[in-house]
Amino acid sequence: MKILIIEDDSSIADYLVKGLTEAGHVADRAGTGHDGLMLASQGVHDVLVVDRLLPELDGLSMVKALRNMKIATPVLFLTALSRVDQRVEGFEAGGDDYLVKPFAFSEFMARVTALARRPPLTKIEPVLTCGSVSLDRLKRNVNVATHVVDFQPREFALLEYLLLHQGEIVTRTMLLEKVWDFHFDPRTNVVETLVSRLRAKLGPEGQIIHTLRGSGYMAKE
Amino acid sequence: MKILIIEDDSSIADYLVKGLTEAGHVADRAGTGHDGLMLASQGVHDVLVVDRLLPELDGLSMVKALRNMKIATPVLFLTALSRVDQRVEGFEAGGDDYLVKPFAFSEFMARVTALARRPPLTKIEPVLTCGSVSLDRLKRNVNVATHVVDFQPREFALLEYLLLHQGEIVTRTMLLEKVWDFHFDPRTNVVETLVSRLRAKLGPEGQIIHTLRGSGYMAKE
DNA sequence: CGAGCTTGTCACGACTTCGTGAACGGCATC
DNA sequence: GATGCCGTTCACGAAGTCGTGACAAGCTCG
Repeated sequence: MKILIIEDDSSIADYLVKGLTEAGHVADRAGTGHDGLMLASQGVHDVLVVDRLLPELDGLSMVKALRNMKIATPVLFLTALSRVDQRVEGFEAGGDDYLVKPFAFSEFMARVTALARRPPLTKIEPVLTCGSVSLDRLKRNVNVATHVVDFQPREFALLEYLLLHQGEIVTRTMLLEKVWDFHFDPRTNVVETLVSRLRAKLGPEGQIIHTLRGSGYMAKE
Repeated sequence: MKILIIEDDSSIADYLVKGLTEAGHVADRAGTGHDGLMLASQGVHDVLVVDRLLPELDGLSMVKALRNMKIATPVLFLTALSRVDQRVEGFEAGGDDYLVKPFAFSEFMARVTALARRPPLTKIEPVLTCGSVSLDRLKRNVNVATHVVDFQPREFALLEYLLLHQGEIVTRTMLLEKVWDFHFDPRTNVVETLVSRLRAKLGPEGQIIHTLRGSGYMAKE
């Protein structure tokens, strides 16, 4: 899940980014209304978390501008303003939910998940399988044949993405976007290196990752 | 937790009452606005769940009447009316949250819990065990292998939380929130330090606490 | 008011992770 | 079979993460 945090108080932003990252999500951040608008207008995020009081361009105006651009990404307002009429303003500007500071991280997380219209990880199929490799998204571990193998975060994310797209071609560019959050060509062989490490850890089962010359990779039995 | 459901559609009311009861809560119910007002005005409930379209006295008017009586019990509106201006009406009448039908029970539960500002009831399991470590929540002591070890309150809370979530990832953010009640990033390594102390006290059994780089910790044999 | 205990903070060191660049190897085209 | 391209693997090193001991602030209890 990819979340954009638009918040000028860096201690709060840090806290949210850290919490989301630990939970296995990708978090982008912006410190001003303008930056936030630019990033949000790409429309690549699942949820926007917007502080109402921002430098340059306040949160309400930012969301209104976004809605005028026909960007429908769900918005969670995050603010210290708790009066009824202030909440109402939030909804009228096009917000989808409203969370008053101070708040508990778990509540924040629950609301973000609800807004993304994605069932929480606990409700979906948490185990991805391919051949004798099975990856548990909740416990964050991987079973190869009979024994558990340890994976580093990046390796885990890579394998997860490959298994989610079993039987489909996964291009290098897609991997860089989704696993590394790179939006440019690093001009190095990061992907290949990591795939190599992954295959090594998978041992004989490493062959479920097929190379498609000139295109990318594919996970298949 | 005691919840009052004011809903005329008995299939929905049944569904909610059943779910709440199974989760260990007490649910009262009323089928009309008048009955609901009478029950709610006693002020004994933690949360009111109110349908907007009710016979005799509609939900909005009911909540307005309640607020006039200075009853501040949190209200969750539950309705099929989802337009922005309808949501706004809900807040203006004195509602605290608004959930649009159809909804998932888990989301309903999360919102009710949030409104009551109380952690969800966990089954009261007096003794938590993992390997040869067992923690008695009533006597507030811990047995490691054969002998009793003294734990400080914070250490105890940390171990309790880890054992309650055996086999699950416990992120630093979750720990800060549930064990320390911090809702921000302390920017220090409190968690690591306490984990270190905990492991030291557990001696050889300290290895039931596994480190998950980049995510947090997990208790497991 | 002082002793002792608890627990947060800091500093430092060890370890892990992961990107980089280079060397190697195999496949395809001619 | 030669050539060039693409993918694989390895070793290195920088950055980041985690563990631990020492210290200090705050609290409790006498």
